[in-house]
Amino acid sequence: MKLSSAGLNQQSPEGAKNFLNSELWHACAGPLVSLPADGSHVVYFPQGHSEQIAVSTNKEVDAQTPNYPSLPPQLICQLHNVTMHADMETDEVYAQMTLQPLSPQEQKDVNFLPADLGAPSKQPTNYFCKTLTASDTSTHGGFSVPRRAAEKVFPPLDFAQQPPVQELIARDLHNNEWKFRHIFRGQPKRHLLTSGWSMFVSAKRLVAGDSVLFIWNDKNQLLLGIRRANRPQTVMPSSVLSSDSMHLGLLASAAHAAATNSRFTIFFNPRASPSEFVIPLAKYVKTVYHTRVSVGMRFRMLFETEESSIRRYMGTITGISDFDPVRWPNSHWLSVKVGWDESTGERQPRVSLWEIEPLTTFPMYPSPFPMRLKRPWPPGLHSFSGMKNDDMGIN
Amino acid sequence: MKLSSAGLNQQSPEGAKNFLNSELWHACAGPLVSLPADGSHVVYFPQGHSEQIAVSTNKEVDAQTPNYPSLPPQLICQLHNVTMHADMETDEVYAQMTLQPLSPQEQKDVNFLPADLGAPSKQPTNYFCKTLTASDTSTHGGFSVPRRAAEKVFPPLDFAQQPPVQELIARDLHNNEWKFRHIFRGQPKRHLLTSGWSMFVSAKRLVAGDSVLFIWNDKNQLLLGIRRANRPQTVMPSSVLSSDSMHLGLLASAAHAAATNSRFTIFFNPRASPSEFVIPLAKYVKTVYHTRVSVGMRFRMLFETEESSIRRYMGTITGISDFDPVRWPNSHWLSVKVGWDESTGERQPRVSLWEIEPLTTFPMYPSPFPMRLKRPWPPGLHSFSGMKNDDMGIN
DNA sequence: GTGTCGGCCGTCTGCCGACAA
DNA sequence: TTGTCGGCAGACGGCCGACAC
Repeated sequence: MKLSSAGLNQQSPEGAKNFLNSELWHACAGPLVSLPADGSHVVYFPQGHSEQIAVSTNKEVDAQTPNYPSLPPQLICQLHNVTMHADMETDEVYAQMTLQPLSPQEQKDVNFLPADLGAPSKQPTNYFCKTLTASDTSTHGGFSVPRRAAEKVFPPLDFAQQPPVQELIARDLHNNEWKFRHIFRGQPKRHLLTSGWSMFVSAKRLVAGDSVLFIWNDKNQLLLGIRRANRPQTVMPSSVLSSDSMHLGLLASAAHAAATNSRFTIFFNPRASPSEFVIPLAKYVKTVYHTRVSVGMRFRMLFETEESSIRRYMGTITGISDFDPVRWPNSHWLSVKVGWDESTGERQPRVSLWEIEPLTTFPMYPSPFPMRLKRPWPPGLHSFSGMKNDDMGIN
Repeated sequence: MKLSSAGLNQQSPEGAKNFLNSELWHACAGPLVSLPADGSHVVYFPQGHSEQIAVSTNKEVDAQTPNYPSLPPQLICQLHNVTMHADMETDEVYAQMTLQPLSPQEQKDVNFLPADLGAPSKQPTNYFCKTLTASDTSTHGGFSVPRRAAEKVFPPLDFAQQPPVQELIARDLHNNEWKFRHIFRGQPKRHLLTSGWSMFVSAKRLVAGDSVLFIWNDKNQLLLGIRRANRPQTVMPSSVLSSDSMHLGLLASAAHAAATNSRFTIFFNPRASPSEFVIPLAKYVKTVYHTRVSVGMRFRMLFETEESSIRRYMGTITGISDFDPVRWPNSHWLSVKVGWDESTGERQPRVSLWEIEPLTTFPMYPSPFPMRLKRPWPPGLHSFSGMKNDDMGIN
């Protein structure tokens, strides 16, 4: 897997000379984001890709957009050349993936490894993430470091000095160096970053509510990333191509690649996209074909908290049906309607099978609401796309 | 023609509530840019659109990109809903156009008006444009206003005061208000903008080499625009959609619209695009079918100077052939190879017929290298796209 | 334990005419 | 005519502990 800081030649690998740190990328992307491995088999969902574009351009897909009848709702692909990037202007992390749809013959021959469920996101251990306060971002002062955080990830201070001071050097996603004066002072004593901090805040255009995260990695390097708060008005529509043409472009790219078994390239923005739309094939097969779900079944699902940790929410399956019966019939994308135990009203009403953990207490076979498989392995693409309704007998 | 400042809902007309000033847009776009009128007939060149995308994404079209055999190299369209916009972040001007390809029947019935050659760009008269110096953009001082410029476009000062001072209020492309202290002082006396200027420079992120322009319009309003210097490293590739998919998207959009006679939307960035790719139909027909050009013929062509005025360059036609014989055979786009009298080596080696003024001294009929017309008016789209070589007998 | 503030000093912003190109 | 500079005064940046939650 290649890592690079997005520059001018972001799309040409030979131009990406400076590599960015994988730990930092994952820390900025969040604990739930994992990228499939280079060379592995994945399932690509044009529908999910389309949703990301809709969010990025702030424009829903136009009702007039033509369908691509030849394009199934999911493509089994081999994944080439996953590269991690960060936007030069905003430091927003994203991944570039090159996908190659498998021919029907290749799909039969694919070596299915049940264990290959995608490496879990390797979140670094020695790191902290703090949401910036008004004081942190004001020009009046520096950055107040939470005590536990400083003790965990910063090199220890020499407490023989009065006051204890040191210079910290941290590198961001673009491998730029930032120097901070780290001092332990005040009454009561506290850790502060003073000189150098305001330069960082203004250069990255941070405001109160944004987060910074520091990582102390195995090579004794200090890494520094940012996560901007969800400012709803941040999305800037591109003036390069109309959103309708972008939607069409992704469909045409995928359809062309599927028809010719050639490669196509996509971008995945983990913090913008509502859901991951490139899923490890093994994970997909396991949940779609080897897990039985039914209406009324209880499940749990992982979410990221505001403090960048993980918490589980519980819910109940209330229905199983096509999310978009017109455009994408017989797709497993967001096919599960759910209700949430803690109904803040903000959690999504639909999920995909591979996002949830069903809480099943009854034995695997038989089951009261089984999702039976006619074939243990689908012979080709089209049976893949047409299987759901056949197997579940519902709509 | 609607005018709006690009915001979140740039692509949805109902969200564009604040209208931007047409004079200011044209002043920022430059003296050579003209937009076809709402409702008029135009010729759209996917190839030119593709070039703009290549420039915007800093990525040439991939050799693997499939052709759209059904998409001719030019589409005759009716133009709906031209709107002028300015990028919220950079103030870069661009236009959004909704195009509807004509059916073959409509092409026969089109009411061809030879006079409808597109309104010439209405450059305002009371305006000035100054390239910023190091002193202008330094935090050390204000903005030095050229004397003639101040006298032409600023309201007259009250010279009874010592020193003469007034407050100027100017509005930018987003209709934001900027206040400046305009003072006439120093030894020798000169016009200066002091208070308020540095705020403007930092907000717009202007650097030495960028230009500002002030307009005093008929309604006694002061307007304020910017033109950034051509910084070659400015182009930021989008992380929304791969450039290959963007190229495919524009082709698919145009092809779908042509097949169904439905509307599609494009963006035109006058200062990024190498050439205009939406040409008034009358202008196209006049130059392609009613103008005879031949190798060796002399011509002149308009260019914009660094001072935002117009100058003419002379050249000689050295050849007539397809610019891209594989992808876009039989297209008039950049079909004329030229040599320039003042060969700085920087002027483009190819132009389109409608960009040049042939200097013809011989009578219209006959001519030594005539471009004969088999038909005075093409009956349909396909004869349009296939006509060039037939008529000229060359390749 | 940490967010915000008043106090205080030093740097930089920003207005002025001098001067030269 | 106008770009850059030295001079100067005031604003703001930025470091400190006090204090409260």
